[in-house]
Amino acid sequence: MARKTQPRSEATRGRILATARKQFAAEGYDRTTIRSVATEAEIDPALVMRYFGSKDGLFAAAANFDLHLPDLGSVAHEQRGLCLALHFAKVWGAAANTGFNGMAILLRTAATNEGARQRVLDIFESQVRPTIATVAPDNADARAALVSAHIFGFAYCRFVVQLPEMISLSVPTLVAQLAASIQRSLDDPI
Amino acid sequence: MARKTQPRSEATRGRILATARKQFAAEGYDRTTIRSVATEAEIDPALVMRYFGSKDGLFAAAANFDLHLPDLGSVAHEQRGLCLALHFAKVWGAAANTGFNGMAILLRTAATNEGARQRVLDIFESQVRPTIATVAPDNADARAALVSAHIFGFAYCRFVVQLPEMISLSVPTLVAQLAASIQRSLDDPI
DNA sequence: CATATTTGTCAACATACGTTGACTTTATGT
DNA sequence: ACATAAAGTCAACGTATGTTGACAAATATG
Repeated sequence: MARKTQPRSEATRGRILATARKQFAAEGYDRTTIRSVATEAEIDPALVMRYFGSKDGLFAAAANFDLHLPDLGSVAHEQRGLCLALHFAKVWGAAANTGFNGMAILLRTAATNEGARQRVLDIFESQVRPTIATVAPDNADARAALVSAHIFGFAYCRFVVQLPEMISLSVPTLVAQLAASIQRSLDDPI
Repeated sequence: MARKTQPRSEATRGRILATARKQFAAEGYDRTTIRSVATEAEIDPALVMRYFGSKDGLFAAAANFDLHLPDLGSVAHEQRGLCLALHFAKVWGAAANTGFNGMAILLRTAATNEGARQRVLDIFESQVRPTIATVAPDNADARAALVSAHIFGFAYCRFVVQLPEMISLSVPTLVAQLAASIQRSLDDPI
């Protein structure tokens, strides 16, 4: 028979995962420790091991999410850059409220952890490249890489370096600039 | 009286510094250890302390370099994006030979180390912003941040993620794409 | 109520790190 | 050749980390 409510452990597991995501995004892989997560989640370090097996297991769970990229096939050619820019602006805005910033997790951890880097490569192959391929006139692989570079560059300056000049850009300005860069990478001859 | 040759210590110090730069660029701050640098440089860990005081001192020396940005004032308006793109393509190409990739050091260490992040902010303020300010029609600060985002984005995909689709771009293609992105950020209304 | 399962805690392990101070070797100056 | 300073080595410290296994508390089940 099915359970009426989730087992108590699910709440704890969720709290550990949320704390881990917060710390991975803010501190990267090495400086996020099983102990620091356990302390902030107010449980014992051994519990983290029980729920996620190892630190790598915890990271795998923390980095397992979807970009939810929009379907560009149903968007007018000249609006696709804007569509992608709006999408990321929305996600990044939500991150400020929910405390879950997947992009920051990837940027920070991929810089020093091989598994995290592979995760980024995997996300590119399985999510970014197919999305761009459906609408790229040619050189789909190269265009997907160029679009990724734009998104990573903006995110790196905002979330990692926290460049004041980038953070203080208004959302419409950021969207317009990112959209124009992406659109050019989709349209221009290569 | 002046020395005829450098003291022996300068050779050792240089070898330590070169090894540290290589490891900081490849592994980031935390995974580059005094011991790993000492092992690769074939000396004792205590010597690193003697020459650089601490790990932070070693990093400060490793991250102390100049971008050697070109003077954009003497470049035609519509060639400035290309000029910057060519400059970074040259530097990055040289990095493959000399083993010193300052951009990779900054990208990897700033992701997890506060001192490194401050170093990036400092380089932006003292080198990037003034260079852009001399030629930006308006919104110089914002344009400098946008140009930085382009450069960081390309570099992050190439050196950190090592995205095959980005690495396999021909140098002329990479230059053309980076140049177009930068030029647009310099010219377009904000 | 008694028992079994789930959930959580505690103490310890092996290992790796930055750093230190005493020591030894090598080169220099007279 | 001998004293002195520079260059390099060695062993140890305190601390932090991932991980483990034994144990205690809480909850569900008969």
